[in-house]
Amino acid sequence: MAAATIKDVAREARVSVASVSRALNGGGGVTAATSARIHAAAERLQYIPHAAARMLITRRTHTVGALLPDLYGEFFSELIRGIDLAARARGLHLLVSSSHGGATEAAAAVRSMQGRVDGLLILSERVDTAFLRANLPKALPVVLLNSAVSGPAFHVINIDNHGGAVAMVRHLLQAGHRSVALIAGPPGNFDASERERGYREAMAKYAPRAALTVVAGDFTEESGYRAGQQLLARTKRPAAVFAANDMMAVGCLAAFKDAGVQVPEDIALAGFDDIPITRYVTPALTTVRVRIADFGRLALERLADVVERPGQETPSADTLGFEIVVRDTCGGNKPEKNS
Amino acid sequence: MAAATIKDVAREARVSVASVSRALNGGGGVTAATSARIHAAAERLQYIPHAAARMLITRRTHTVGALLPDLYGEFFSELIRGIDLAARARGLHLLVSSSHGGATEAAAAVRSMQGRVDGLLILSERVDTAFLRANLPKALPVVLLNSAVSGPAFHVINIDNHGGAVAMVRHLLQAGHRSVALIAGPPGNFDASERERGYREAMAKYAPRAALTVVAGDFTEESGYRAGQQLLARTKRPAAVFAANDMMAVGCLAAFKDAGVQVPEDIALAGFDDIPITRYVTPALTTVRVRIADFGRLALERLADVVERPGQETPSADTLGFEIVVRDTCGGNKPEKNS
DNA sequence: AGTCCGCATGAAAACGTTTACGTTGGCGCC
DNA sequence: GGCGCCAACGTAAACGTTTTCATGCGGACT
Repeated sequence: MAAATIKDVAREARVSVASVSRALNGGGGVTAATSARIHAAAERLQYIPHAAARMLITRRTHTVGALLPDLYGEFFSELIRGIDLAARARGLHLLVSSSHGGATEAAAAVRSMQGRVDGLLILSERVDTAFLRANLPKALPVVLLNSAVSGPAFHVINIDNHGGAVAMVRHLLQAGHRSVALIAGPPGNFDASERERGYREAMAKYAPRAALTVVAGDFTEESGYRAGQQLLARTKRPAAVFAANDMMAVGCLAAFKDAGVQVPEDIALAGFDDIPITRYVTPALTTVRVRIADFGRLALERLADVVERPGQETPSADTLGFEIVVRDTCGGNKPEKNS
Repeated sequence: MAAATIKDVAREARVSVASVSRALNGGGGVTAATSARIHAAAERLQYIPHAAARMLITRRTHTVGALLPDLYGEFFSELIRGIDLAARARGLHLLVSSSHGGATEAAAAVRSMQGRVDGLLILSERVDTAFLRANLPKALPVVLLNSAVSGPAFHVINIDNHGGAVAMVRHLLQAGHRSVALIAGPPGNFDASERERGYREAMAKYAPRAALTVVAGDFTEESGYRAGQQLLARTKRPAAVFAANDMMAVGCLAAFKDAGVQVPEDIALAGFDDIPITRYVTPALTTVRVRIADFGRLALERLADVVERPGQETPSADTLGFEIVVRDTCGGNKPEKNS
């Protein structure tokens, strides 16, 4: 037996399909008696409305899509967790789609989500204003995460990369470290460049005569390890190292350990993100905490708002707060807050 | 302007909608010339077929759903990553739904996925045969992950909990440790009980006179920490500890460290799962590796197979292989393999 | 040269809903 | 007691596809 349709319920309850729809969807216009009869019939037949049919006529899918670059690593798993939590709280389904290498692939992903979602959460480096205009039906609500796109055209939610970097560098300097080196993120990456900007700004402000040291990295643990080796090879070792993300800091820590360099006695170290791993390495890593799950939750809630009253509100750009969490890889002890 | 429909394309190309459908879906029966004209028109109008309409008539959604208990922790993030990878490779969309506390909630989740998915991946303790029969339209393909449900009614893919536990306990014993204690998982949990069964069996076989020591845990880090304390408080400390999962092993390690007990010199330790964190704790954790991402990939591929030819194949029960990965928390050095 | 066949194309039904609109009936009011 | 009104309910259109079936046409075969 195929799944029961609304017609079956109507026949069973001896009413028309319209009444069934009304009774089940709550909008009045049905006697309590008939409504009860209809509900009973629906129950008996195990009736479940066909989602596709409803989408077609309603133009609402009750689903949001999330376009992510990759699902690897704790950052994204936390992010998606936050999104999922908020989505369920709102009664929305979540369609995920990850790993969009090139722009072509991303475009295909966007297109294939067409009509399956009420809105889109996008976190991707490849995506700029031009891309969005070209591939998005402009009616589709979108919220951009951590995106360089700033114009008033789209909703954007960013991590406070700049502020976090400034605060961390300042913290390291105030803890007594003379010089701070940066392990940078991948060139072209928005978060990476913002963090580097923060580093440079903080150095200029709080340690104007100290030398700037920047070694390359790409957010991976391996690149952090290599960067650590490079830093040790220098004639003048920095007193402290600020890695643009935690994974690189972890790699760097391993390089120091392998070289017999003590952290934090010989050299201080700090990261960015506060992924769970930071608590488990020894010594535990000082880092900039961004509440990743909250980040996802916030993004979804903004998107849901936009979906509910379309086009009303003017695009907003929010920035998420951060916290400096002091653990064991740096000298100081002074926790600092900012939101 | 609303999104272009197939009718718009038909008008633009001066053909009927039927021809447009044929040309775009490849089914043949269209002249090369008209097909080109249609494609050109579609391109010009930025035509994207409406997913819901297509689902309605086709009864295929090209989407699979994943029901997970929670998205927290590295196990699930790896799992979902594997699923997503395989789904994209197959051209399928992925609808995730997590955290189904009670059976009622799980039932609601299943029902709400009705008609939005072609098949379901389910990983949940609450779900047993009766539940499935009651809430699933029996036409819907399902693959159960790590489920106690064994009957020939459903497809099941399991981690080799039992085999992994046996191998690890054997390894610890053969490395020279006289006694092995177990930190158990939550009562009622399938994985936990299978691992415990493996522990008991291996102890009976390879160390028949050694005492069995089992302390309670619930798979969380905190419970591992408490279990570690309990073990140290005993008059007879075990020579080695086998935690039923990695997070508890990590917690236990912290308890030992806080008590000044050296690992592995004073006591050996091993976990289960091989989540990424195990590599970063010091000393690095010996554990049973299950390739979680592969687990997800495998599950999705089996589901996709079932979806493609419905009802044909008889339900299968697969078991995923494992590896003992020897790191620094146990004495021995002998890597061991099994698949 | 007439018939038939195959192929490109079009018309229309179907999928399962929601919803605008029309119809019925009962009831109050004058 | 007739008139109109409102609430309850039914009818049918619409959403955008795919697919079956009918139609026409040209060419090959007899």
